[in-house]
Amino acid sequence: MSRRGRQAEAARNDLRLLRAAHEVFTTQGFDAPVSAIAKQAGLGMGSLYRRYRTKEALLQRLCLIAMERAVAAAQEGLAEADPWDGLVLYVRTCVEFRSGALAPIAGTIEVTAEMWRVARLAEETADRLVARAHETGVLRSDVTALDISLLMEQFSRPAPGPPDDGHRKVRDRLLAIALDGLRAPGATELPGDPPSVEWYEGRWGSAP
Amino acid sequence: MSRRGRQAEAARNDLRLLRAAHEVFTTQGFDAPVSAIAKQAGLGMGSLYRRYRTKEALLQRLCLIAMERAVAAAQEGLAEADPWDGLVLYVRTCVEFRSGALAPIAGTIEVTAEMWRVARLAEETADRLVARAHETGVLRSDVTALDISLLMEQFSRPAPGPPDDGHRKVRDRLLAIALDGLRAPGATELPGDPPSVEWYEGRWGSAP
DNA sequence: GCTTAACGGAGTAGTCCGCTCCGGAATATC
DNA sequence: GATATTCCGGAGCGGACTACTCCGTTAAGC
Repeated sequence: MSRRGRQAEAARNDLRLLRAAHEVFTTQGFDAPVSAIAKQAGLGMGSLYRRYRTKEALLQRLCLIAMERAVAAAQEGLAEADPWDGLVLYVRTCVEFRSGALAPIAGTIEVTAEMWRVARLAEETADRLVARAHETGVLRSDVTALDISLLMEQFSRPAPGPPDDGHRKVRDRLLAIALDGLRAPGATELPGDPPSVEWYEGRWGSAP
Repeated sequence: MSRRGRQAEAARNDLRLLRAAHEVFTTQGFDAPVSAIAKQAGLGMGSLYRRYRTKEALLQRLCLIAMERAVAAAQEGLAEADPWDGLVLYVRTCVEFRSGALAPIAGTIEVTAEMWRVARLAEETADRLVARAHETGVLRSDVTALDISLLMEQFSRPAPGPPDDGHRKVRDRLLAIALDGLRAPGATELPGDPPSVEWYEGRWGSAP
């Protein structure tokens, strides 16, 4: 796997680039300048554009990785013995790497076939995780898997201003509050109808 | 108060302008183009710039109004007989008009002396509301007034994409979940230390 | 020592935005 | 009804910014 010299550097740079892009896009939004990613990665523009022909291609790759990570998090959650602990692990993990901040690129970029595939897989896995929590009665019954996706998205929303460790701590506190609110039984009934899958996916453009 | 003819139109336009600015800035963020506000208000650029000499002046005015509305909401909450209902009313009202979405203009614009004054008043009033809820034991004890401000801010965060009524409904559901999580006793202890006032206000620049 | 793959980053063309400015329409004054 | 005044709309200006290219430089591989 690991080669030496120039090619090893290239491989390292690939990683640095993805990490930097993730960092910048999730904290500053998608319209962050490409040059900011190159700078954060400690690379020149040339090195960036040799790997990704356009900004859109970079976003697509990043989005795909985020969704794959979400699938992995859901699977880890299922591996957990306790249904509630599994669900919390999933939510915490996803919010931690801000998978939700990338989902709403919706409409900004073209959604590739592979992205749709992984998105479906992620949805399916999360559904299983939520269903298990429902069956054992630890999750309030009026909440759907989609509600939880949207909750994660809300908590992944980038804070304005410069990145700040204080934000992370605050977010963890608020998330803990919200998670308590998810436990059964709900003190109050949730208002309105649950969101529909059509609405949720519609934001990405029409399905293939 | 109401005058006739051209001056009445001017007064109407003032309101339309503020409404439009609120709508656009809270849903699209502060770097939304000024022309978008003029368009939303159905006015020309000239009419906008006659009232507000710069974009910053408009933002300052808007921010001030939002804070005044927050104070009013907190006072309404205090007027409510039941401490819990009062708190919920306050939170719901503030999230509804997205007062939190304007707070983080922090650092973007200069904070006027009057803004500081109203901010202090808002903080004080909210403190009283939260303290009352704590005293009667309806609010979980490990949550602070600042946590609640930040929670409102998190839920005011603009969603990407075009404005959509679906977002509002979803937000109300998620907020209901979070509010349930605020009720005493907390199932889990909140992680980390409570956020400090210094950190919170520091985002606006240094106090006068 | 030569080739060549990979690098950095200044430059380019084009977009977009805050703000100005002026011609025109509606209202007030005589 | 003529004139002066107030307020309107929106095209246009200067400048900032951005995605992307291009080329001189560096150093690994042989």
